[in-house]
Amino acid sequence: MRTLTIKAVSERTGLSPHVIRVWEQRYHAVVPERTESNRRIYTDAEVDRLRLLSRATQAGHSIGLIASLTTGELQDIVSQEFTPADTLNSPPPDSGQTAIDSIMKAIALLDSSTVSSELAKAARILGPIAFLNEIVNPLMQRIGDDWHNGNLRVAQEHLATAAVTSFLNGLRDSQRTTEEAPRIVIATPARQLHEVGALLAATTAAVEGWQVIYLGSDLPADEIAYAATTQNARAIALSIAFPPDDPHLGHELMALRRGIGDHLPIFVGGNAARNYETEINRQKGQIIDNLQFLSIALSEIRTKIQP
Amino acid sequence: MRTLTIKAVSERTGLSPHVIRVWEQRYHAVVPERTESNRRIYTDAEVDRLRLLSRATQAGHSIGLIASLTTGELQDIVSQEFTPADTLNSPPPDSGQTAIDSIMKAIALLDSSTVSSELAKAARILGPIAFLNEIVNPLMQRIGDDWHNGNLRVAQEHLATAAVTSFLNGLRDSQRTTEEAPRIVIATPARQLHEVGALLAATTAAVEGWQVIYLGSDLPADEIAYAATTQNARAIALSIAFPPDDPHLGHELMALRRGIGDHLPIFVGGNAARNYETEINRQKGQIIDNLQFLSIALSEIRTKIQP
DNA sequence: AAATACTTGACAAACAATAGACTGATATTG
DNA sequence: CAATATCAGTCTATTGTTTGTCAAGTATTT
Repeated sequence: MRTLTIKAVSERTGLSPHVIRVWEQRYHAVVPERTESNRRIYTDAEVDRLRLLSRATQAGHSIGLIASLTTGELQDIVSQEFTPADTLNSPPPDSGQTAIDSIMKAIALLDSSTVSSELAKAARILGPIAFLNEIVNPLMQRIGDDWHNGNLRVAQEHLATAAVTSFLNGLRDSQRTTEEAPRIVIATPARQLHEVGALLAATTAAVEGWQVIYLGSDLPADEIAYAATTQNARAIALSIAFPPDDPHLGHELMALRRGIGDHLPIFVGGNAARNYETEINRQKGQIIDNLQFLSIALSEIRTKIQP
Repeated sequence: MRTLTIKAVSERTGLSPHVIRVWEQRYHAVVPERTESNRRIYTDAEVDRLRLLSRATQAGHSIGLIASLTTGELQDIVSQEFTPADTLNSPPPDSGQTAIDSIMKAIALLDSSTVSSELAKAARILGPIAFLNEIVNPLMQRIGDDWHNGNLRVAQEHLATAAVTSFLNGLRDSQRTTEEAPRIVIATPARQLHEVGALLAATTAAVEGWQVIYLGSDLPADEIAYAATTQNARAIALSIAFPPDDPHLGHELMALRRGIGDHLPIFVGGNAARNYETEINRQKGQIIDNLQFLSIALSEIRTKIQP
């Protein structure tokens, strides 16, 4: 992995290519190797260092002073400023075990700090999108299954949910968006209490660069509509997880559609979404079986509107 | 790490750069090092000292008299000023009020990113303990009031709760604890769905250096007991916020006490805690009216056990 | 041909430093 | 009681520094 161009590094660090070059020229912050034709090529370690520098400067440390510090010292600074959850002493890598297995083990032991640090590690390694799809989603599935089978105590399920919720909140908040980014309202309809699905959708949308207006769980349709219209949202996403047969849900969807006009797309995901297929179709909602579909749908809307 | 600029210090302390300089010039309150080009650069310790000075002057101490005190003496002053008795009598000074006002404004606009950034700013200026007492607690109170009065829409209340929840989760996770720190189990009893109180307690405990085993809301007593006993917890904290007359709660408390033995302290806080005073007393629980009382109670346990 | 990169030099905005004056409170004192 | 002194914070003016951005011209990649 020593083939990253400056553009890729820029996208990964949030720094403009300009700034990356100037930091190199003025402070020797990161001095990458060059190709024969003199182009900069970066390693992952260098990207990490730039990310640390970027964060530290955002926290008010001046670049001219910190550029010469070692990467370890930078890590100290950044972990003091930001949530140290992702820089905590990483416990033994558990060779051979998958991330999910070791998370499940930590859940069984009610060891929430290991749960968070394992999540952070996985997120770091996989990047946010793969992390959501390959770790969080299957993990929540497995927790649900184990809970139904009686393999997991309520306390363990609660702790796991709390830890994952907290981590997803942090991940979502750490995504940076611009003022002009399109907005999406995300919630769980009235009587829907399980919010992890909505949180997954919120994080996905944030990763895609949307401004997320996250309203949590159990929200009446007219409130969702109010948020969407006043905020000029370009999309709405709902998560329906648990009761597979709520007779009110059709009415809620209808009220929502009535409140937002004909053209605002409504995405519906969650384990129980397929149970309400007819109601959703009637309101021109779109069922999302998979977070990747949400990503795709969102980026389509974005390119359609901003050509 | 000696790299903070005066602006960053200003943001962290709430003092204007002007004041910081003038305090240095006139009283040598904090004398930072300089760069080669004569710019001030601060350490975290100096920031802490300035924060203490700021709090002490807000409490009415004259800067000219306290500027020469040691940091330890300042700490004594500040912790004396902000004892529970004091904060009960005098509502939060306008330092907190303006922050709360601007947060409420952002909530009205459904602008969650401003809500989070204002929370972050306040937390940096006040430090975690004062932040919880003077911002988060009154803020949630006010949100609750406004919601009851109909001044706040459900969507706004939900968004605010989601933003605060997310922020508290992050704040809690960012507290460092050691492996040997005592553990506390925090949850909301069965049928208690509002978890903000529990989250406040969790954050407070984490700030006090405890290892928090946070189980979220709506947890049966035997599950709480299971977590407490298997994890060797030194305390349990419960939050009871909403139904002021749940007939089951007495049974839950009894089951909890039975499950954990006679000596493990149970703290009960939240808006509705006083409604269950007799049941709580019967199970040798202790009612906590105020986060500061929780801080005090926790540190007493700690010193008792580890002399 | 279009997109991406590289270097150099220049520039402007934001940020800091200093000195000194000003304002509005609170004491102090004749 | 009024005049004065002190204290604490604010403001201005001026100079200097830091930092991100831009432009122009050239080279490389796709």
